[in-house]
Amino acid sequence: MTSPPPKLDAGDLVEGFRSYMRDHNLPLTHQREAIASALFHSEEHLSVEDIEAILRDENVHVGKATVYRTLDLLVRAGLVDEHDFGEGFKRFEPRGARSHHEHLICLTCGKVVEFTSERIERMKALIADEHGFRHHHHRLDIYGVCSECQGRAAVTLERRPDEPGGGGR
Amino acid sequence: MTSPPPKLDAGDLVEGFRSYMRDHNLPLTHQREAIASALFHSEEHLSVEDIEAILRDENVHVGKATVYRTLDLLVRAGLVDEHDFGEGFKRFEPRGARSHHEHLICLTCGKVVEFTSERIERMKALIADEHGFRHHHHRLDIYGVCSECQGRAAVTLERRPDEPGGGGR
DNA sequence: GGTGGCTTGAAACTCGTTCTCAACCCCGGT
DNA sequence: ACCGGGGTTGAGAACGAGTTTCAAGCCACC
Repeated sequence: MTSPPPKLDAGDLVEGFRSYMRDHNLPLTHQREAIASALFHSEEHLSVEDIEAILRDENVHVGKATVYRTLDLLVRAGLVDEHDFGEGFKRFEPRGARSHHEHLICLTCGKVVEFTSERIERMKALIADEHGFRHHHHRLDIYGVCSECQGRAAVTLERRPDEPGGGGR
Repeated sequence: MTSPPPKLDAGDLVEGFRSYMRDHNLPLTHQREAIASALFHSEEHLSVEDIEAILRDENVHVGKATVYRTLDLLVRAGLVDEHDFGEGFKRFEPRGARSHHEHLICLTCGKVVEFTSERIERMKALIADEHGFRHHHHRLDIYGVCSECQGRAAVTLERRPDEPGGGGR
């Protein structure tokens, strides 16, 4: 359903990471390469746990402190975007050559669909302007139920706003 | 700056809360009234810590578990909206009679300006539709620098993507 | 006023994320 | 190739928001 996002060239991203490190006089350790590579070779929005699992599968042991530190580095380098879909933890995705995009999140299965909208890009700049803000970045997340999940179960979309005390656990 | 949001009638909201509790056979305790009242009498986006501070000032002692539980109740009752501005904790605001609105967040001073956009409302429904999603809710947060902060300090907008290892603490 | 059942509070707990610090490794210089 | 210094790493402790536990307490209805 819905066309998959354009394939990123992971190799280029890894190369970009290497030159960034070089340009900033930062040592390129095995751990950093492994983490960056894992992220760049994925099309998903990875959690820290996902990344640790990938590294584990590759028999590369990296402490979680290092994973967090490297992700911070990648975000600050502008090579990776950080997202919070309200799950209680963050997710990361390579920025790549793609332009900024928004997210549609399925409340039932958790699937995330990306989309871009030229009109929204224009509008958010306009709105920031109207309020005297210098626009920096924005986030638009639309939550709903995807077509598959609509067909599957038309019920239990979310906790109901009734009976909070009673059986609501 | 920018016109303040329309004054909510806190009394009506508190009354609405009382009838909600009555209708759902939930006991209306002092703690619940105090928490709801604190929230309804504020125009801000309050954090749990903010609410605890207000209650402390009123010499009403309420355990934090109760604050969380009551906020959960209010959100599920549809009387309060929950927000996450990426600060690492949530904020709450009375929903009142106002329609859904978006947020402009100043990266420098943290000020939050609300706005509504009919066009965005229409567009998000359209986009969800295009992707086969049944739209449930959405969130649009625009981050930037407000006019006051632009005048004050044109520097240090965010951590710079340089020198991550060095003095970046 | 009594009683049952939901609510409360304090503390323990969960879990994502960050900090600490000694050992380690990258890398430029030699 | 070897050295040396400074940034990096990893294990675990620490942190902080939020949740759970459970005995004691309070609300509401009779």
